[in-house]
Amino acid sequence: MDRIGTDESGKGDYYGPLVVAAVYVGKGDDRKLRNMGVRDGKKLRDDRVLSLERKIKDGFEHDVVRISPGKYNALYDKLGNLNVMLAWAHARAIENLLPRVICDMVVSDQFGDERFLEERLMDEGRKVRLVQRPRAESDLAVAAASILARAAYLRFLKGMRMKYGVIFPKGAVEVYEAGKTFIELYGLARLGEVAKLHFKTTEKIKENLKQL
DNA sequence: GTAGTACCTCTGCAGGACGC
DNA sequence: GCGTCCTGCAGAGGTACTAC
Repeated sequence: MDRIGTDESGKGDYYGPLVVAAVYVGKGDDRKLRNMGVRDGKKLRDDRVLSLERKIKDGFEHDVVRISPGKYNALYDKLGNLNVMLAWAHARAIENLLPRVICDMVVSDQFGDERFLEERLMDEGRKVRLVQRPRAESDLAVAAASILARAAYLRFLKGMRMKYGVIFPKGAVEVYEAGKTFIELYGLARLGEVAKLHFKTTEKIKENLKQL
């Protein structure tokens, strides 16, 4: 069955962007994806993710929405809710992809209330059937999207490392040292350029600085 | 307010497959 | 047989939302 799969990356990471990807998978494409070795991007090593990214981009219609940390913090202040922001980003990726494909079904991960995304799409006049479910990565269309999102996240993180000369760890553990280094180099006011400020991690980094 | 459940990330460990 | 790689699972860190 043809469908669009969507997934996000960077949601649980303190540093770096939030990325949402959408991939269109047509009838009979599942076998192609399976043969390529596509599965949940979270379960693949970084180098494998980057090699699969090229194959997916070459073989399938897709769209990737990147929300930089600065834009992320501004949107979070405005929307006040991570799930609303996620819905906005998923809808954006779907909207960008729909003009290029003929498809009325979208499969995505469960995040909050599915009405968030449905309402966003209806606002744009899109008539698609939305299927939101836990562990949606078991669907190959969602798995392909998770790989594109993950690859875009990794590239963005690499770009930040080149720009600021600081190695930003993934996840939300062991991020304090990088935060301390960044603030020493660029100041606390610019932390929002590289990190998601609403994480409790921000307060912990500030507390660590006070103790020094 | 708290517990449960959904998502994300990471590391570490164990078991199987594969090549030398 | 041994070393390497892949895969799956568990646990710990983060987030939000819902139900009680």
